[in-house]
Amino acid sequence: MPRPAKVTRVSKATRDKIIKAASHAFARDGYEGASIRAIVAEAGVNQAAINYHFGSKEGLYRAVLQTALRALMKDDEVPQNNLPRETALRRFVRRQLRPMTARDELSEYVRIFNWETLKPSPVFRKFMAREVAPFFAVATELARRFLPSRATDQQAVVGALWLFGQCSIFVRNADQLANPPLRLKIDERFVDGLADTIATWAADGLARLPTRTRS
Amino acid sequence: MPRPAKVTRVSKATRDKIIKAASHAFARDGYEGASIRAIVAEAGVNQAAINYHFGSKEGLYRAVLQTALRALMKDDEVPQNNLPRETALRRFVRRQLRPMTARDELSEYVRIFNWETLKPSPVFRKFMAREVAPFFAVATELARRFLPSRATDQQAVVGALWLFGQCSIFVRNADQLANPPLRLKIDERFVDGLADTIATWAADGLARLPTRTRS
DNA sequence: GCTATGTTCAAACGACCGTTTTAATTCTCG
DNA sequence: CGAGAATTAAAACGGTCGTTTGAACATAGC
Repeated sequence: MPRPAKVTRVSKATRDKIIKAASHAFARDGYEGASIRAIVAEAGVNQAAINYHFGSKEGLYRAVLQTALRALMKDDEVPQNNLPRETALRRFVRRQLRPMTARDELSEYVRIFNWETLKPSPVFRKFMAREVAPFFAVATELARRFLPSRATDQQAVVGALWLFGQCSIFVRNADQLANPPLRLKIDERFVDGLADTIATWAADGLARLPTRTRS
Repeated sequence: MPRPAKVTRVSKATRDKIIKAASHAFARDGYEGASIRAIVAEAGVNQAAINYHFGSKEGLYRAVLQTALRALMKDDEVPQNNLPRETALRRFVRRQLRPMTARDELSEYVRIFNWETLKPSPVFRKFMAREVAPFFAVATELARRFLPSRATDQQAVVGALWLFGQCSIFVRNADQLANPPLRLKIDERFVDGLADTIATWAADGLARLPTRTRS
C-alpha cells in the first residue's frame, strides 16, 4: 500500500479529479452506496489510484469531508454580530436554503451531511466530532440573540437545532416540492420568499421559547 | 421463481418473521444497505424463503412499506376535527415525536421513511405516490385551521411540510441530542415539553404566514 | 396411506465490491 | 541525459451481494 511522498503536479491533478467525482458519488449514494469503480469512471482515472493516493475508500471519504466542511464554513465562520439580528438571521436562513436552487458543489456537500445524520459513518464520527462544533456554534449564537436572556445553554442549542431543521426540511424535500402533485416552481424568488417566511417564524418562535421545554 | 398460491399457517408465520426482521434491517441500513442474508439470519429462516414468498428483495420491501404505512396511519386517518385546533395540533406534534422515546416498530417505520426522503427507491416512488397522500392530507388540513383564510392550497402544503419538518428534525437527531456534548435526557417528560414548545411555535408561525412566500 | 402441492433447505451462479499485486510509464532532479 | 522515485495501468484476489436451482421435507385432501 504505497502512498505518495512528494506530491507532484500531475498527482495533484489526479487527486482533485478524484475528490470532485467522489463528492458527486458520495452525495448521490452515500458512503456505502458509492462505489470506487463508479468514482474512477467519472473521474477518468485508474481504479488503483484511489488506494494509492488516499490509502482506502475511508481515506478518500475523509478527504472529501475535509473539503466539504471547509467550503461550507467558509463564510459562516465570521459571525455577523455587527448586523441587526434580524438581518443576520435572514442571511443565515437564506444561506441554508441555497442548495435548493444552487446545484453546485455546496449542495452536494449538504447532501453528504444529510447522509451522515441518517446513518453516521465511523469516519464521520471520528473525524467530525470536533470540527463541526464551530459551525454549529454560529447558529447557537444567532439563536441566543433572539432568546430571552434567561435562556439556558441547552435551550440555545435546541433553538439552533430548530433553526437548522426548519431550513433543512425544505432543502431535503426540494425535489419533491418541484414534482407532482405540488409542482412548486423553485427559483431564486421562491427561495427568497421562503427565507423571509422562515426567518420571520423563527424570530417569533425563538423570542417566546417556553421555559417548560426542559421540564 | 415459484410463488405461494394458498397461504398456509406455516407460511404466514415465516412471512411475519421475515417482515419483522426486514423492518429492523431496512430501518437500520436502508433498502440498499440491508442484505438478504442479514435479514434471514435474524429471522431464522432460509435465504431462498424471501424470493419464494416475496418474489424478490423489492417485493419484500414493498410488503414492509405496506405494513409500515398501515401502522403509521392507523390513528391519524381519523382527523380530529372535533377537537379544538390547538389540542389537535398538540396531539399531532406529540405523535410525530413519539419515535424519540418509543424504540418500537413505529420508530423503525419512521426511519425507513427517512431513508426514502434522502434517496427514494424506485419501489417507493411507484408504490407510495398515492398511498401517502391521505396521510399528508391530515397535516395539510391541520395547518389550514391555523392559516389565514386567504391562504392558498400551496401555502397550506408548505405549512404542513413545515410542520413535519419541525418534528422530524428532532426525531432524526434524537440520538445526537442524547450524546455528548449535549447529553439531553430524552424521556417522556422532555418530549412532552418539546411537543408543547413546537405546537406553540407552529401555531404562531402558521397564523402569520407571510403572503410573500409564493412570490 | 398416497399423491399432489406447498414450503424449506443447502448449494451454487454470476455480478459487483474494496483491495492488492506486478509491471509499465511518467516525472523529478543531479 | 540517465538513475531513481513517483505515478499510472491492467489484472487478479477474496468476499458479499441478489437470485436460481433441484432435491428434501411438510402439509392437505381424497
